[in-house]
Amino acid sequence: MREINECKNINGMGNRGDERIARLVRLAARGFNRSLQIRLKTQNVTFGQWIFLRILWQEDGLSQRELSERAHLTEPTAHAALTRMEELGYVERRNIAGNKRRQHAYLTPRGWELRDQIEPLAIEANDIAVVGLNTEERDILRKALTAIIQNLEKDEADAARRGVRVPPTKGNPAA
Amino acid sequence: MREINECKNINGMGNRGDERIARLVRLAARGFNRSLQIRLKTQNVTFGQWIFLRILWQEDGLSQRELSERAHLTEPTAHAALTRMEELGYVERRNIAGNKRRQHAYLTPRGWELRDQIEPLAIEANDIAVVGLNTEERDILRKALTAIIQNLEKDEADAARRGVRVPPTKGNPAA
DNA sequence: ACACAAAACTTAGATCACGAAGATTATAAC
DNA sequence: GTTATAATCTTCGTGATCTAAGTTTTGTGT
Repeated sequence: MREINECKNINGMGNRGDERIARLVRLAARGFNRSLQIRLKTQNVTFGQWIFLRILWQEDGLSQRELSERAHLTEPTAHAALTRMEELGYVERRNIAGNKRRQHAYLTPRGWELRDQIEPLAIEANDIAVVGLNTEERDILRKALTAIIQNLEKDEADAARRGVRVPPTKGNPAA
Repeated sequence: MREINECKNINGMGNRGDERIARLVRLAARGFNRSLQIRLKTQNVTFGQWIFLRILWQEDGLSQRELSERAHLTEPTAHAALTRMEELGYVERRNIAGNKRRQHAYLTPRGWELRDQIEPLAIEANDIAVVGLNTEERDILRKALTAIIQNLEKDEADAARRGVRVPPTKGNPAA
């Protein structure tokens, strides 16, 4: 058994304190995802589907674009999830008001049914994660994360203004 | 233009405080990744490659398994990254001590070269992220994230022990 | 009315990550 | 020594996510 040596670099070189935060955030995010995924699997719902189901339970009938905005995800991601959920019979996509462009997603009875089964699971996973943290700590955690998110968004916006953006994944013959 | 509408759900129903932490953590993790990716791209290195390069700069010659453990990633992930990095000429894989099973990865001169170009970029991205947080807040942030990671790891271990299927809130492991 | 811009959805291709299962090789048991 | 077990790497398929680019539809300006 190989023991992951977490302490190794606390005072070591090359590992600035700041860097550890990025790592901790990534690990925590992965933990959240996995913990929830394990639970969702029992209901045959994937993590990506849950994200959109959760939004639709609160606002049924949103368009794909609106859904992607609510979820903070791009349209292709929303598209893939919605297509799959339509196949699974959780949602149905329709046009309304004679608009042939906009596709609104509506939950089916099956989609509504899932709510009672799934929501408790999500709440449970989230409760477990913050065990042992008091109110003040949770507040600071929220505040700190919010600040980080804003700092990084600003950084990305600055970069974009200079013409630098997240590297393309398509047609990148450079590598 | 992606306008992140953060305020929308603050008072909305169905959005427990705890749940927001999971979301904030995910968004922060994504921010870190994107911010770093933008910078790494200038040196033609992907995020996944950086993770392993970073480890090798400190411990050259690790095996694939050791690398995957250091990185907290699985072996297929390490395998893909190493294969690509070998193609790119950043590392070289060799057997040592007559062991034909274990594959040790060694940085090439090119791999070492990247260090000076890339490390400052990572440090910069991380510095930017925590602007505006004082020492105490950073400490609590670290402590809270560490606790969350451990809580979720324990949760996952418990689930695995029970057969990977875990709904304590209800007795319906259907599907 | 017609051309053009903007909006909305789709498709394509890449990266990163994972689990499951296959293939080798090393080590332990007998 | 032969067989069983464990370690290690590899292959395969899936999913989530992204950027870029294509298609169709709607709306606007002249």
